[in-house]
Amino acid sequence: MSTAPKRRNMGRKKIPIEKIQRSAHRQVTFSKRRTGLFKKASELCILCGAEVAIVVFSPAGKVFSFGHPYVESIIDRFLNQHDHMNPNVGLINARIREQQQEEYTEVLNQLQAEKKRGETIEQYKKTEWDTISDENRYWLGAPMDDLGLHELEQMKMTLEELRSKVLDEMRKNNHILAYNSLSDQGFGMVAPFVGQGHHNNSAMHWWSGGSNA
Amino acid sequence: MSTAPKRRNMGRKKIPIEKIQRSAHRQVTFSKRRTGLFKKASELCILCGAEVAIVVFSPAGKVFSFGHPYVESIIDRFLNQHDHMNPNVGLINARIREQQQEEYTEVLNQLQAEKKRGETIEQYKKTEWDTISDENRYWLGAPMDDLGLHELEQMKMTLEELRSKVLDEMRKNNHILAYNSLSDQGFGMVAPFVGQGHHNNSAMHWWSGGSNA
DNA sequence: AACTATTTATAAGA
DNA sequence: GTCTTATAAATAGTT
Repeated sequence: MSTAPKRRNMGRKKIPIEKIQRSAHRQVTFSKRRTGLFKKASELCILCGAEVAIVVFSPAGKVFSFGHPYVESIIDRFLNQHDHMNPNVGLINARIREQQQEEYTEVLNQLQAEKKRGETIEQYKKTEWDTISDENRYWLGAPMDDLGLHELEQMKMTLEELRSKVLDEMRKNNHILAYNSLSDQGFGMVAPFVGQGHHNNSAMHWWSGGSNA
Repeated sequence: MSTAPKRRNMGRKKIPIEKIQRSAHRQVTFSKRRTGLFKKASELCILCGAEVAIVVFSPAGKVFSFGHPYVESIIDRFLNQHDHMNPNVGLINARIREQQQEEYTEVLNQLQAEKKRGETIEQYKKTEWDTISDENRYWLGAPMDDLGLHELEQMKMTLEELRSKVLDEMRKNNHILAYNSLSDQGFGMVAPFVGQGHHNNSAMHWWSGGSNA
């Protein structure tokens, strides 16, 4: 509290926006600026009621994330919107379906080859039903041309729907992520866990992340 | 270029970090700070070689995103890591599988009920095969207990794999997103398209987004 | 969108 | 990682 100002360092200097060469220096800057970025994000959320998700990978592959209210919910929303809006979604889906169809056909063929024992026609339905049911398995038929495609689309939708539902429930029960609150508003900042259980000071919770720093 | 400095306003004032009430004011702040946030992110990428993805939803539901090198690739990586690291992944997957199994069974049952014509046992395979093949459809059999689960897992993996592959190719060909370059390093900033084709000033490209501003 | 007084972030150092 | 300080950069209020 003395009155004498001590000017011990030269303070901040302007730095060019280009890759920092000295590794140690780069590391320090990464930490500082990552913190600053997350702080800015949280302020944006509070001031403007926005929802923000940030995912950062360090050059070494460590993950850091920020999310309000949740990284996952925002990513989910983002991806779904893109699916709807993306003009190439038709092409993409077509290609996915195409390859899924192949996979599906292959599975069916494998089963067919492996088991070599299931064919029928309508006329034998009633005649032989009883003997079949005793085998504890059902034989089903469907037109190959449509079955795979249709079911796979069904499944894709189901997958997406379920993903949302499960995420919702996870959020409710707070089972998945441990969040630290920032300014009483529940922001999630997640940093990677590296190697041994080396917890930081306070407000960070960890996922297992990449290799080294 | 005159030398006279003109002090016309009172400059910046400190504001409390809490929701801005005046809607117009909030809107302006949102724009300014979102820009600032993205700039900080791009600097972090350049200075430290980090990969950063940001997704922002305005209160009205408009999406804005920043990504270096690509939002999608980073999100993909993030989600995959989480799938691997999440201690509850077993539970989640179990629940997904469970419900998928239900769905799958239901589809099969519907098909069975709807068509009512496919049953067989091994003994009829050779006897009746020819008549079947003429119907232009194949009848396949499998143990119900295992089929759905196994195939669905297969399919889930396939879906995820395909998603990666398609994304990779999209990236290569630059087909999906239009990116604006920032500091010659190819950062992607994407902002929503609202209503009519109202392009902003310059470096922004648009997805169709939410409802109003 | 531009301006500028001021606050805030942060580079360098301890 | 924390703290300090001088300074660069972001930005609130205004035009």
